[in-house]
Amino acid sequence: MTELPPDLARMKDCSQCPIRHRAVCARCEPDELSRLEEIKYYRTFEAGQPILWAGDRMEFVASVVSGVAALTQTMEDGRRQMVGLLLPSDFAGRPGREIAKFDVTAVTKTTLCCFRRKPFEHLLETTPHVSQRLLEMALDELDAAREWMLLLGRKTAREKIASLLAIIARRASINGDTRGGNVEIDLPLTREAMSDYLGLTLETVSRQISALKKEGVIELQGKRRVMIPDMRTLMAEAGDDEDGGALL
Amino acid sequence: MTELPPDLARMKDCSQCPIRHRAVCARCEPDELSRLEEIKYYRTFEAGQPILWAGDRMEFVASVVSGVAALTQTMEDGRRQMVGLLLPSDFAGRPGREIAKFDVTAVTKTTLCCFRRKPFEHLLETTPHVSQRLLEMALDELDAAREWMLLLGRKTAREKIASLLAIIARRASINGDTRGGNVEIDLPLTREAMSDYLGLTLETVSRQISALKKEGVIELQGKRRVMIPDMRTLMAEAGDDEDGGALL
DNA sequence: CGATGATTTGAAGCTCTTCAATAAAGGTGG
DNA sequence: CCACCTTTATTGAAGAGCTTCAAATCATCG
Repeated sequence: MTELPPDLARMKDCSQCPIRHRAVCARCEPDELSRLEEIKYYRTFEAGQPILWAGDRMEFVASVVSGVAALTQTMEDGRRQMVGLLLPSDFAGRPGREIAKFDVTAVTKTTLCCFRRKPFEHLLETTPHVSQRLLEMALDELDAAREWMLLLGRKTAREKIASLLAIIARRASINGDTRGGNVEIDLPLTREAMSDYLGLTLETVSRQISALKKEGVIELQGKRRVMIPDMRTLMAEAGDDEDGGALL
Repeated sequence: MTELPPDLARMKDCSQCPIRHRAVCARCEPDELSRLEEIKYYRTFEAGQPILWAGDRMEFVASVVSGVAALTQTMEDGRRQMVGLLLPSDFAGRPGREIAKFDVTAVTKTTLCCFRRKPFEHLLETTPHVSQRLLEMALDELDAAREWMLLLGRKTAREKIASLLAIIARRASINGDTRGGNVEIDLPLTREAMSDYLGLTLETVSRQISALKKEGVIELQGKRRVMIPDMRTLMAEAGDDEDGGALL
């Protein structure tokens, strides 16, 4: 269930943490960090492992340190929709909530920086830097959710795929910048996870990826590595009006 | 553009406000309220009027006092998706953002309690009760957005309609409780607005409403008033596993 | 090398959309 | 108050896009 990688010991010290400046702790002063350090612990989940089921009691909230996790919702008959994709520095869990509302699953091997929920909630009330940062992150997520709603409600299968590739390219491209040509990304998601994200079947996902490949919009190296010769072409296929939502 | 109803003068005093205990000011102490009163002003918009266009400079954030407003996103070719439905006490606008990211439109005649943005942002940093409440509201909206994503991505047209009716019944039914039978609601939305909400065409909305009527799941009195003989039947049609998301 | 899981591809079917026409509801001015 | 016009809603028929079911291919791992 919980295997600590050998190098986690080093990370007791928040100042060495790779997500120190983007996570919920981003704005903390040294003394606030040390209060966080008191209630934190690391957990690692293998790809495919459940982190939390909807209905479970939530003992902790957490920051994703590395890896990718998914928030999903499942209907009685098995239809499934991803409703959150958690990348490093993203926050999981809702302060003030006892019972989880969504399933959380490790998509790739994932390490979480967990905070015991009750002490964290107390901390929210006493250290404004944490609650301010959490508000900011919640509003960012809300924006992302609204873009996602446009995708789910109005985009074609092809546009959905192009949008997802663009989103992943922007957040997780191998060389950070997504401006020029030759962006390369490692898809952290299986075809099935992509279909859960996009509200499609995995067959449709596969067909549309094949179509984009055939037309030269993307190139594949293996099933999971995607090369994007021209980001602008991909963005056009995504149907977004702006240059990638880079506006503030 | 902005006509003040005759009774707005009375509402200078926040303590008389109908949304006093649910809006962003819910947790404020009297002294905090008076700080809000200094930066607030009311504006009223007629049904159909734009409140803000995406790309506009945001001069204010606001609470919806009465009426219904919609957040929408539009693609170049005109495809449109609603991404937020703002009912009384809901908050509009994002502190920290200069430029609006979504269109905001009055669906019915709507009165807003506006706060000049810059002073409001300052207030957020200095009065924890406002920022705590705003965080709570943002997290609630995020939950709602995630339910909405399941609807958009995975539900059938029929389930979408039933879900929307159930959502409106829960939040705006004429007699507050949605337990027993004979819940009655006034649809604040046109068929077109419903289609924008649901990611459908307005024809499909109309057909599915007709179908639900024919099968006795709902009854219509005029086009806009809906009677729900048995809430449980409607919930079952909505495809939700729980009894209406009443869980915390 | 066989086995398991992931992915691709094919063919048929169904849901929802599109285009078109009709009907009902609201609003306005005579 | 009613004829007229505009907006909103309903209904029909044909077609497109995505899903479903099925089978084949590829990849990975013991």
